[in-house]
Amino acid sequence: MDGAVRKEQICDAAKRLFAARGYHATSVRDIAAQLDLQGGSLYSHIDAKEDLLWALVDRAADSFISRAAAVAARFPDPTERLQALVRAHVEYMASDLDNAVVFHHEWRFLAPARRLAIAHRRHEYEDYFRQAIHEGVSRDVFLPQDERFATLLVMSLVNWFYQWYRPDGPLPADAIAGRFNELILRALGAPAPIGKGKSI
Amino acid sequence: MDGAVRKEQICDAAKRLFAARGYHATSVRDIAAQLDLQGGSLYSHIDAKEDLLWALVDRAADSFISRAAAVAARFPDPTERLQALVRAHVEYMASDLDNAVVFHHEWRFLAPARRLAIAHRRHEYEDYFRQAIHEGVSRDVFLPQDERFATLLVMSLVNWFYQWYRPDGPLPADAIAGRFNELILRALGAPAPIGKGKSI
DNA sequence: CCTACCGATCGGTAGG
DNA sequence: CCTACCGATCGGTAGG
Repeated sequence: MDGAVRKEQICDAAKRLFAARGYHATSVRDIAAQLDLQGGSLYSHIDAKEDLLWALVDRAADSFISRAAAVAARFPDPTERLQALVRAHVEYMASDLDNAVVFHHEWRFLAPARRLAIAHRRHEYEDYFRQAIHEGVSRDVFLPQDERFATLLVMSLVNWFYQWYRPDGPLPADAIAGRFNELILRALGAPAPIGKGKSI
Repeated sequence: MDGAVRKEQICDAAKRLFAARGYHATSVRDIAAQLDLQGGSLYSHIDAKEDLLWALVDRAADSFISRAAAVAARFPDPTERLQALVRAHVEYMASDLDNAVVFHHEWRFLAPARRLAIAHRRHEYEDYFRQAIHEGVSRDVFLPQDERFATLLVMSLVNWFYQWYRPDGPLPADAIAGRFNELILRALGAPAPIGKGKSI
């Protein structure tokens, strides 16, 4: 079996356990047991337990940012861009909920340098939302009473998603994103996209 | 020194450390050290480390629910009630941010029976918000496209608060609650409370 | 409330 | 990848 494949299996097991129990309540032996290995055997594939957490958090940050960058490049219109950002966020979270949970809950257990790097990436990611909202305000398509709180509303809505979303729930992720966008556009004082046909 | 006082000091130390590092990354010796005690000495005041977590989470749940009950009793009008619920939530979180952080981040490390009890209390608490919104919809003062998502928006906004709020930030908690309420009423399709003077 | 300790488990390593 | 182990630390207890 390929070494890279094995490493991916280890990351997957760590992801499940970190999401379910948290980083500190998961031992390397717990992770190894998921692959029918002894605890020490993991260390032919990894250097430290924290590297597994880093791999997961780093990957989530990459996914969020690269999707946002693609959306920003594709949609010049602020309304369409904001809606697509929300949709991309929700759909990524839904597609890899465990990774999203680890990203939001466990990143603070990274060593300081890595924690700082994630804080910066998180800020960079939020900038895509801030920027879309700011442009909408500049063009008078969004009329929030407070631009900063408008951004906070959007981030609260999409970030809290992982707390209640269940894959076997009644609504698929894209329908949830649609509902989110209706609420967001209303809160922003934008015309609701009723009768516009399928939204982005 | 009174035993109850000492126990409160232990809870306070646990609260700070659980909020900063998380439950599993905090040892009983860490807590004891905050009070210049030896690790074992804590056990003249407590029976188990988990009891400290329970005390904090239980107290937060009580605070949320008792404040919501008082608000519900005081404000029959759904709009006023919803605004007051938001305000009470934000002000409690701001007044004891560490406890709010422990409540949201660490409750899942409780043993199953206690975890279940908290899940029920959480649901009971959200019912105050759901009910206020439902009554507003019944009376046509709220016109959301989806009542369930309207509630989700409110809960997302107020629950995510602890993630970014800093006591030394530019806005006091009651001003933040005011901004939240403006956004919420807009998202609900209610008339914005502009020119109504001080809101609740 | 301290000293001294319990058995269990932790992340990680050596040697094969 | 396993066996066997390292020192450190965990939550908790006994006895004073």
